[in-house]
Amino acid sequence: MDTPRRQDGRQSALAPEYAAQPDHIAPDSRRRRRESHEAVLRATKDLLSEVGYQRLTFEGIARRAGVSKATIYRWWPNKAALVIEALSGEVPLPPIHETGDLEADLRTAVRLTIELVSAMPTCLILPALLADVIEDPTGTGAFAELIEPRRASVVKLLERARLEGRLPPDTDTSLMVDIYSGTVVYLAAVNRIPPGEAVVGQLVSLLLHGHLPVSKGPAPADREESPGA
Amino acid sequence: MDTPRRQDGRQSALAPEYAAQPDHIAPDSRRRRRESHEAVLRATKDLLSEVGYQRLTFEGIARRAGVSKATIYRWWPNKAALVIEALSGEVPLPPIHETGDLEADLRTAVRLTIELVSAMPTCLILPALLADVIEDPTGTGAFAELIEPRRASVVKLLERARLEGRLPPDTDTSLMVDIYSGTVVYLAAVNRIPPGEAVVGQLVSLLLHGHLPVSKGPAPADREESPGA
DNA sequence: CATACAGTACGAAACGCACCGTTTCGCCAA
DNA sequence: TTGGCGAAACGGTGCGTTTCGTACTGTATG
Repeated sequence: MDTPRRQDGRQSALAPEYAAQPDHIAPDSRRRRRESHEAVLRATKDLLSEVGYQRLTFEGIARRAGVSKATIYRWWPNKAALVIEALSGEVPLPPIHETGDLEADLRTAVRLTIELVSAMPTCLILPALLADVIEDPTGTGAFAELIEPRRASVVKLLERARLEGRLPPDTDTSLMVDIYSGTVVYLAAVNRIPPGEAVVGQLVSLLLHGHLPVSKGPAPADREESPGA
Repeated sequence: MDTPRRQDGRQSALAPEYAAQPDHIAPDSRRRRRESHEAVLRATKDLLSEVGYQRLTFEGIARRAGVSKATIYRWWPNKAALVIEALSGEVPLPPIHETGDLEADLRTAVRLTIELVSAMPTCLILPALLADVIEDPTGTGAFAELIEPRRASVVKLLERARLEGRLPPDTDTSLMVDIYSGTVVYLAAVNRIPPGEAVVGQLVSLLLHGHLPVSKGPAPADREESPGA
């Protein structure tokens, strides 16, 4: 507009970032896409925490980012894909570095899931996002790209434990992950607040020891009431 | 329209139905609401299975039901409330009649949850519905009315078992319900198909015996692949 | 080395369409 | 008389697409 952006050295500064993106159409298709790309992701993240997923709008993002609506449509097929890209940049989540202590590692995994679920505004975005992805399978791949790495790393961890005899040999490690993931997502959605440390302990206890005691200790404000209430 | 419904005896026939509804404005407020009410619920259910929750629209329902849009807005505050009412009529679900066999009863409970989840078209409606309810707490009450009775009856069942020593005395029975509910909802959403009998067995096995074996037997086409895939 | 020429992403703006949620207006039955 | 009803229209918002002129790019050319 009034402050025309400089154009020297842009190319080299942005190149690596483009390479890290889940190419929607092409890695850095043809030419540059300059800072519009960042502005869109930035606006998406901001608006996501301001108005939530449902009220998030391409038009709103375009306005906020100071970008043409057409530009957004050019690079992202739909809202879900855009949000997933924004989210995956937001939650760095290195692969779990195992301590060898199965219980501690699993606890970490559960915490990471909780962190992912609560990464954004209220924890309500995941059901909405999930619903969108389900409806339009176009985004399924991107969604998988977001959760699958985490999933896989935990399954690997559990599989190793199983093969080493630290878990019963016939354990369904894959379902283990689904159980704590599903529970975490469900509790977060229904209680409108992600589960706390107590639930982490309870889930791990159930999965590893088959024991599901009520949360002992000071009860950190989670699970006071059940979903329906 | 061309086949005007009879109206004799309607009042008495419908009265109990109204009483069972989560009065949005009033049970059978002031005057009658006649068959428009049924037509709307009918159209809602039909369209729900045809186009799913997201593409379900007040205008579409009005068209299909041969009813004025204003009439729908008069009686239901939003889409979620309407869908919840339509759903709760659809899944009769008597309270579980206990057999005394805890394992069998819990198995039944899990199956009922699966049935609820798959009651409608593809199993995708629950995340979308959940997201809507979360966003607009207006419908929270109605939603609770849909799931809470089931939840409560299972908790009661589990509590009885716990007090009778058939479960460890410190068991968190409430979380037990959340765990299988969450897992079922999550698997259904992510796999795009409700879990099958194998998962029922696995969940019950985990919750009651602390044992989570891979599904034995012919493996009825569920859980072949994991969510992310 | 400088200049001209595609090629193409970009912003702005507008398009028709669908649905939103509300309001107005007769009509008709209680 | 009252009030729910269907029909129809309201302004508003977002969709997804298209058109346009501009700005910048990499490459070809003098």
